[in-house]
Amino acid sequence: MTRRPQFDAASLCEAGLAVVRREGWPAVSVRSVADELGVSPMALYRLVADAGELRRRIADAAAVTGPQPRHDLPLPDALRTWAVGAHRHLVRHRGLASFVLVHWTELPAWLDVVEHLLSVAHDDGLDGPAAVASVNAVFAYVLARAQVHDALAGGPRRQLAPVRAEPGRYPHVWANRPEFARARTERHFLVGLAALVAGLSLR
Amino acid sequence: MTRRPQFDAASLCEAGLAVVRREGWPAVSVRSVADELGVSPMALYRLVADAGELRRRIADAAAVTGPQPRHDLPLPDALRTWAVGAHRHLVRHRGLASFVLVHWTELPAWLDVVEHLLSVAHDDGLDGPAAVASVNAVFAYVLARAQVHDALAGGPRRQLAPVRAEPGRYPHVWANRPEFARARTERHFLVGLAALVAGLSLR
DNA sequence: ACCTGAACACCGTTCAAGT
DNA sequence: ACCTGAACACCGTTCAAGT
Repeated sequence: MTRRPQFDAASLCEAGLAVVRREGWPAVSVRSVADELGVSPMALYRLVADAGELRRRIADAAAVTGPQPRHDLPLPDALRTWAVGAHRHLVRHRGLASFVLVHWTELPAWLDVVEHLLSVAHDDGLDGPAAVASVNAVFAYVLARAQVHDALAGGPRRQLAPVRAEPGRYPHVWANRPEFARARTERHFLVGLAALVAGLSLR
Repeated sequence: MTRRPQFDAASLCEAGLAVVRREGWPAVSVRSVADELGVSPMALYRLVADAGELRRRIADAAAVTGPQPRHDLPLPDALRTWAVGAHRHLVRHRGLASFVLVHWTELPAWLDVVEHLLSVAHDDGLDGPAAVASVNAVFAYVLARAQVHDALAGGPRRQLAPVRAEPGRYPHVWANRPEFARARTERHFLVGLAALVAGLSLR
């Protein structure tokens, strides 16, 4: 009497990503994903060794549904285009960027992204340490800005609370406080991205 | 019979930072900090409302012991010098960067750092959106690279495990694998930092 | 005023049992 | 082969009690 499994690796990741989109990355746990699948927590251990592997599988699945670097553009454009798309994709999965930046060296699909970025650099005549330095800088920058965006997700209620409580201590932040609103982070992301890519002096 | 407290806010933060340096940021909990102080977990609730506030207080204390932006340098040099010092300080507190990048808008001492960076920009003739964009970009970049450094702390054992398991899937990463070693991250951090600051075209 | 200890709702995980 | 349920060691937190 061998029943077929109620769920496979793909539905496990789907369930996990559903939890992320609805409640954010910190809500991902063995129990919450099991609930999403409608099984008991222990059933997940058929496919993963522990909670860490569960999280890695879900974070990796997010890379598969995200944008891949394009090979039909010159390196600076390929970097910028991927960066904008990846940023958009990451902020749809609140809190994910924080996990990915710490664990990308263990995540196959995120390593695919790095591989493709290096490949574009290679096709463009850039190689070795310079290529790795450039790709790593853009990769880290994108993940970092997604985290900042996540940080501003709490709404203006408790945002910059210390500054609103004590404006005199932070005169420049206070004077520029509209610039720290969440709506401006996309623009600042693009300004910094343009600066970074330009500064890398590719071609 | 009013005893004086066994510990104050300063010793609470000291104990917390001791835990971070010894075991890393994820080890910080109400119970681990209470153990470090030699009191029961509930004793901490005299000074903090909950575990979130405890973590914010400890993360904030780390900014106080770290470098402050210098006002005696031109803006590009001030940014670079602060970035290098902050990066060094962050990697001594494994895992801290990840928390700070998500919570800096609620951390008074980290907001002081942003305030000082904006102040240097102002003294240098840069102001408004351009100043905020530049400061935020450098801030996010430094925190991101510290996280990457933290990510490589596990030793080469499980580093890039998917690449070592399947080299043919990642030809460019494989060919450049020495560049992904932890020892190279400091150099790549500096390359990206120089590019970012140069690209911001300050002055 | 300050601290402790028991208790409860979570979490990850082991293990024995069920089909 | 696949899944469940009880149980245990954690964590944050409430509450009543102790000095």
